[in-house]
Amino acid sequence: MSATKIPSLGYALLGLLQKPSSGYDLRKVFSSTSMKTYSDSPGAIYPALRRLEKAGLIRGTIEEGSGLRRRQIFRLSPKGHGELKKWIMLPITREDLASGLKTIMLRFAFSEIAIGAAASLAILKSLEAALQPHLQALREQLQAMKAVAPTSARLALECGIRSYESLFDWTHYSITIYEKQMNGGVS
Amino acid sequence: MSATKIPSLGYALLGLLQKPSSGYDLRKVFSSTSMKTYSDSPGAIYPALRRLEKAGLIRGTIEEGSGLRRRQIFRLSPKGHGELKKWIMLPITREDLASGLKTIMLRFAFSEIAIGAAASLAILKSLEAALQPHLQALREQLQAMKAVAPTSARLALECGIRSYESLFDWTHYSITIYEKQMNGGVS
DNA sequence: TATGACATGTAATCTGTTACATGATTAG
DNA sequence: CTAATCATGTAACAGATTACATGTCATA
Repeated sequence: MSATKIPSLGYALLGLLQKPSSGYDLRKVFSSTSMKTYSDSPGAIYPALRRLEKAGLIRGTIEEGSGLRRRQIFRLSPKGHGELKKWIMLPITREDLASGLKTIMLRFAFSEIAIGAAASLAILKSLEAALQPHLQALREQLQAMKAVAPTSARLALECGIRSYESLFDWTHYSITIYEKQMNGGVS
Repeated sequence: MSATKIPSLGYALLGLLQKPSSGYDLRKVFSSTSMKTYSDSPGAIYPALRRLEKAGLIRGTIEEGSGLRRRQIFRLSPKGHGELKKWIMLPITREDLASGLKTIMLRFAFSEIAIGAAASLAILKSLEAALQPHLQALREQLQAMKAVAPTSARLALECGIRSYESLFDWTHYSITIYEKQMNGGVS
């Protein structure tokens, strides 16, 4: 019954909790990086942490350090670590692509620490495979639109296409880096 | 008191309703294009339409065409058109950028029909201005991260940077197109 | 006349946003 | 001692997802 669906904020928290942190620490990470998109408001984070704890994915322990303020440090449980790994290793589908890169990039960013470089490489290859038909479809949409739509709508679509093309390039660049690193036999 | 906040799905609907449509038509547009991200589920769209109607931004009229099925066609009211224009012309801030390009691109895509080519050009220039400090900040984040973070996290950030760079290029490309078009004096 | 696509909706549930509340600790 | 910051929360509300419900029309 690990089938309790976890929203993306939950996974973001699980990923960050690979390094034990308090709710406050997590909020700071969110608000100081480009992870702001996952909400840095206490009204989202604290309830989410409690849900994860109830689901047995994390454990919170109150820090007893002498003169410190009350601070609850959360850690991943083995189950939580398993859930995180499962999520990271999901194959990348075209729906994933259509609903934005945020989630994909989050999974990739966490992959190396959570599992290892081989998993990161696998994500890149899965992404590369999903990208080709997606780009194809977008280009066809552009052709179909060309006669009908106003310039701005057409350009907006072109922007999307360019951004996926740049993603495609990045994928190759990153694959190269990982393959070098692994042939070099580092770690 | 037009201060009722409208969620992005609401604006997407307003923009599409520049061409009168039924709820079902709108759903089809959502599910057949890259606008899926704004939810194509009836449980989101129909309540949203009712909210917009209650706010006086759209008007629904039941189509009386002879043998047709019941179909309610929605149209923008003058107030709705004004609200749409106001939203499109908002200056683009760095927060807009940080929370994703979806909204920005939606505004741009609608701009030409809702207001005109001059408005589209204005958005592009506003976007260009917002992009430069944003890119700067991301590059600094990358430098700061270089020593500390694992390869995958660093590459994920690089991916973001590349995508904003490609957006920057697209901005120039699009500005050129609009300037040519307007000098050429095409309506 | 039964099936499937058209067209519209509702109800339960979950999550996030907003705004406020609480108390402990440190700096001036 | 007072203000600011640290650290954690709560309550009210809006909105989305999911899954189901309803009825119409065309076609086989």
